[in-house]
Amino acid sequence: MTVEPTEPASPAPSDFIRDIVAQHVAEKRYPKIVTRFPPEPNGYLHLGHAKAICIDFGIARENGGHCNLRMDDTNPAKEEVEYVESIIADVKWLIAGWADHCLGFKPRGATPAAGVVNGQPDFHLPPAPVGTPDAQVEPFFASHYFDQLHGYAVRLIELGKAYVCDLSPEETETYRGAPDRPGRNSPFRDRSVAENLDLFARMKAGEFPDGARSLRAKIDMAAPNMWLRDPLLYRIRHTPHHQTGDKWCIYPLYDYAHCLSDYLEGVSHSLCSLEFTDHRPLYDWVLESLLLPRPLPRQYEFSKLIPTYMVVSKRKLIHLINQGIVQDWDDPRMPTISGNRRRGVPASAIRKFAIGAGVTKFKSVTEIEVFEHAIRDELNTLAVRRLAVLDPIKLVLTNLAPGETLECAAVNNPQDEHPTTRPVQLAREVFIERDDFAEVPPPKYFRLKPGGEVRLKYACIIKCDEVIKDPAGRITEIRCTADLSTRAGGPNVDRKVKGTIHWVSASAGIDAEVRLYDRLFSVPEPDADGQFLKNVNPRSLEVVRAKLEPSLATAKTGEHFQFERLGYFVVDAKDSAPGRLVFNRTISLKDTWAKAPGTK
RNA sequence: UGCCUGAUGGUGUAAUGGUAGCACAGGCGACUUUGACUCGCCUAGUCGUGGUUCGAAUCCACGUCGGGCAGCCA
Repeated sequence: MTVEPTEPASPAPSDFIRDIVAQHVAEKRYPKIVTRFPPEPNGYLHLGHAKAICIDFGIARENGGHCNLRMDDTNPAKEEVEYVESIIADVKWLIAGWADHCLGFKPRGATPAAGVVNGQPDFHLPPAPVGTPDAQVEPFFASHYFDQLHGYAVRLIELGKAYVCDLSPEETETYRGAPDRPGRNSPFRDRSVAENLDLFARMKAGEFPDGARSLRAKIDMAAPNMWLRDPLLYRIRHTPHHQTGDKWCIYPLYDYAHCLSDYLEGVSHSLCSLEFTDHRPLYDWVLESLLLPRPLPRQYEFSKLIPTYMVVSKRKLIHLINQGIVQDWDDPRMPTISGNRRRGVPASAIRKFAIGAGVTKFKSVTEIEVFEHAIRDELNTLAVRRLAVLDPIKLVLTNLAPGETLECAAVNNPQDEHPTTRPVQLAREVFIERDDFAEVPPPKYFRLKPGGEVRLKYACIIKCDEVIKDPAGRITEIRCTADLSTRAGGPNVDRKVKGTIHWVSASAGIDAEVRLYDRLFSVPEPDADGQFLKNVNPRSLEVVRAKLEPSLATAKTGEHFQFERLGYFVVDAKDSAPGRLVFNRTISLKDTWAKAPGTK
């Protein structure tokens, strides 16, 4: 087994699919373990896809195989190039440093090559070698196999296993019967091979309008499995395709295209979610009917990842965008990969969450707390600490002279094996968090109160002498005395006080917009009643003007910060600019105080 | 009254005939220049009834309950 050095601690997962793969490896059933991740480019990838990606790529990397990224683009009416591009970017980002060496891309423009295997004609399209320059490769596309797929359809007709049907969509539905009632044979079921060939050629030539005819598999209209009741293989759609342009007006359906795409690419294990279980007999029927010479891929199903407090169906996500509830697919509140990236969630946290959810066939919901824990856990290691005040209130140290500054050493990340420090300047006037002062403190309040003491983090202990208010009674200034003997290196540095609070120099601190994101929905299962829009959290975004320590002026996109005692933050990749900084809160720190009775 | 599929603490998941474990959540405590992190302790589970067996979460039977399937979507 190959273990990626970037994640040495992750134990090798074990589950029913990996057990099957291990057995196939042991019996050398396939020349190589090949999986595939086959999204339809009709929306952005989300956390549900992340689980599939982790399984598909995970199993490939554990077995020295690869995983093909394939666009399942057989329905031109719903698909767009924008989605193709976002999918590529999101997959690359999610697997970077973990399984990028297993990412299967094909040579740009390549289509399955004809060959002969075991004396039989065959087509095969392996991936380009790892490390081929980006400009020379591209994902796999089902649409790049349309010629081969068409050829296989002709063969099916010749074998008497497919026929052209003239029934309308409505009639087809009626003829299909119901789950507990057998269907009826189409009156066109027994056409001759010659007539089917002719009609199929004319379908391809564009002689018939959309829906006028279809190509159907000849299986069994009385099958208890609905998907075996002569399912459609091809439908007529006079619609241009984002990859093939105007070349085709007949397009294959998923059940026909998917299994053959797997075969053409040499996929060994085709892993998908539970709703395709009923389709598996059809997947096998198509491949077995064609008498193909190479080992056939097999499909295995697992349950989807459904986190609480989210909706993940593309339809619902599009609705959130169209209703203006979120800005776009990459809004930091979206469960999309790109939304999570923009929010500051590291790819490693998404992987940890997705892998930790496990692989079973039990339909489950995973509590969002598991995801949040994974995010905090990763960020605790990755993020450098900085001081920032989100809701500033002025605090004056009356025993410091105006203009006087005292340099303090602030730790960058206490989790590092050898933590480094940076200087921060304590001044007579600083900002502290409004929450960190209480004129009438609740029980067990450790922070600043009249006559009380706290430590200013990395600086010294201060004592509150006076509270200044405006005529309306609102606190405008807190006046304190600093005990300089408690600074680092001072004689009383070890003096303990219960509370430590963060601060930013009033004169040196910089301004920034900070976007405080929270869960998009306020209930665990937003769409339980089909009314997810009603369950949107009205406070999923709060924008504040914050004061930051000066070193943050050069913060770069992609850097993770912990604003001490507050949470984890990143520079917003879209709206931030030098001098006009915008930070996104990825997630708050755990706050056991907030849960204490009598607070907030 | 069809077919497929499943059921282990609140949630997710392990144990593949031999001590029901782990994680998250929750509770209590320790530590703390982050009420964070970390550490310790605690709460809490095999859907039911039979059967096989020295021994069953695991194998068998019958139930119960849940999820999926009738797109020319994927």
